[in-house]
Amino acid sequence: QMEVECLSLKDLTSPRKSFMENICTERRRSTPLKSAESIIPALLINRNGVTADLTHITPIKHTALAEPWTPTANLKMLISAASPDIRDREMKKMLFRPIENEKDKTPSPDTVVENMEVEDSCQFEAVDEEDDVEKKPSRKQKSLGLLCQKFLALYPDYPDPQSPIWISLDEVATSLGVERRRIYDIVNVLESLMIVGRIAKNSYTWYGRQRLGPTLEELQQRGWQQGYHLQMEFDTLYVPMMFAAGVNRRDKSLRIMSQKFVMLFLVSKTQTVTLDVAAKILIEESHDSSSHSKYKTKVRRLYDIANILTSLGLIKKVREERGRKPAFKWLGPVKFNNSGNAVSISNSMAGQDLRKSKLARHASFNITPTSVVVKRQISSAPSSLQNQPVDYSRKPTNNSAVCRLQFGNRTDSGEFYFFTSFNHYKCVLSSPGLNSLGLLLSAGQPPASLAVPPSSVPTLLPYVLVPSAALSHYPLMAGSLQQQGSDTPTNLSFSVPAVMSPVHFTMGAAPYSLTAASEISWSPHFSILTNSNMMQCECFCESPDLPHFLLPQTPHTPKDSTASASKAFFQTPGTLGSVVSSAPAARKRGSAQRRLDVGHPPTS
DNA sequence: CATTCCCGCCAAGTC
DNA sequence: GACTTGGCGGGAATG
Repeated sequence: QMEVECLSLKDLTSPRKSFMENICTERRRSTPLKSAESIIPALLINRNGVTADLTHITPIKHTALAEPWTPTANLKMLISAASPDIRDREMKKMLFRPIENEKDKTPSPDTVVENMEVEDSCQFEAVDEEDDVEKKPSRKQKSLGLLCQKFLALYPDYPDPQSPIWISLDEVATSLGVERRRIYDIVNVLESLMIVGRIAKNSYTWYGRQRLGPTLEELQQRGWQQGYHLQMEFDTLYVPMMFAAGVNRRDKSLRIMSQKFVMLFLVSKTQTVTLDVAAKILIEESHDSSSHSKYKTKVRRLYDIANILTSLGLIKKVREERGRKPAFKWLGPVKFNNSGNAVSISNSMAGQDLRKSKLARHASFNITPTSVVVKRQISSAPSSLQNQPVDYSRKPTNNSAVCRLQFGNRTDSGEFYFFTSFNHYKCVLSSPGLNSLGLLLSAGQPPASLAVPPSSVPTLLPYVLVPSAALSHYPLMAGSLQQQGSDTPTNLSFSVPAVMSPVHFTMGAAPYSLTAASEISWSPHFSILTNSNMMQCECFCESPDLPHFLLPQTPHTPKDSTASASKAFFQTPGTLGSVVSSAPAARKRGSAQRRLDVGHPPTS
């Protein structure tokens, strides 16, 4: 029967008609599959075969091997079982709107019955719209967002982590009746949020919303690292992002864009982002300095992403009062607990009961030589550079251990060695002449050993080394080193994650020893030292447990840059959950664990 | 006309 | 070298 259908399908297939249409049409004609079993798609059946064949061979392109089941019926069934909200509303409206191409509107009695049974979705159509007999799919019905909803409807929001769901892009494409190209778009943004994960060519794993919270938190932190919040607040302030600048060329992918877009929301004070701003920021980042056509393209892509995010219920479109610019508002969670789970994912806006959290949140330090100004506030508005007594009395009350540091003065380039007793942290250096520096601390495991002699840096000891040589790889940074005269801290930002402990990226799996971490809270004592003249900063925190958070090192001379360049230990995050080394050779793509080697500790 | 954004060409990337 | 991915922008649909 399958073959018969396929054959007749061929006949029917006019180039313009979508697979879905054909199927719908055809289904009505041919003998329908009556039993529920028959309707259940193979998709459902081979779900659990994750381990089975990763070498799955992609079916040849559009071989006429269309699946016998009805996509719509399939969808409908799944949807009813799958996640709730938006779906019902939007879905019913148009999702299952079969497209009629049939001229013979004289249904035989049993055809009617079939329609009722199998494709009663047809009914929506008939009811909703009055007189559309001869209509083509209409643009809206083919939107990425809608398509994404269909996609989502195929799988559970919170699948059992124990039994991963394997996805074949082919099957999805076929099942949804669209060309592959479209699936790529969707999958890319889904991947950027870890709703799916790439396994191999054509195969993905479905995580659903299981990891969404942790992922969003990660993105939020990265957003801060990148200073996105600053950029958004003062859109006049030109804040080029070093970090993203052309390190790896795949930075333009929809996946990355999507992440950045999301970061903007998560970091935005108002949680609203206009496409205009987003596009500009994103353009700024791609160091391939191109012009206006880039903007147009960027916006197009943002629309694509926005549509998908909308269908995920993460954002909604709003009109910005000023100037009527298209804008989107974040609907998802913005507060997370420190293990990365959204604080009440389902209704994020609600509880902000984070008071108990002992971890710091987003403090902002301003550091002038040998003095520290601590400001505890969420929105780290650039604070005055004057000294204030460090206020140790108040414990930071928020949950993500983030702090931003800014040197008050310009400094020269130099080397920074950071040692922490945590087992990992991230570090952000910002500003041109290294005159400012930001740290993002993630609570890790309790200190193993402290006061390590420079020469014998344990490999496992988390640290970051930022040799000036490495910095010069970054055009912007290098450039800014020249302008010695300028007073204005330009706030270039550039981030260097420390050794990310693998656990850190095993999202969800309760990696850090949270207990310990929250006990110590984040209260390290650290100091920062550059090699050259200037600046030496200190910051103390109250934790008695962590006497040395950071040890200044004997610096190299900034001059002999080339020598140290090669052994520069340097990492930048690529896509989420990955660490991409700047060494091109180390790049790798598509592995399940996108993780690259950790740099070697420098030998003194 | 402006805003959205689908479509599908075709060039990179992979295997 | 075939096949998979996905950048990209024309131009159609929609507002």
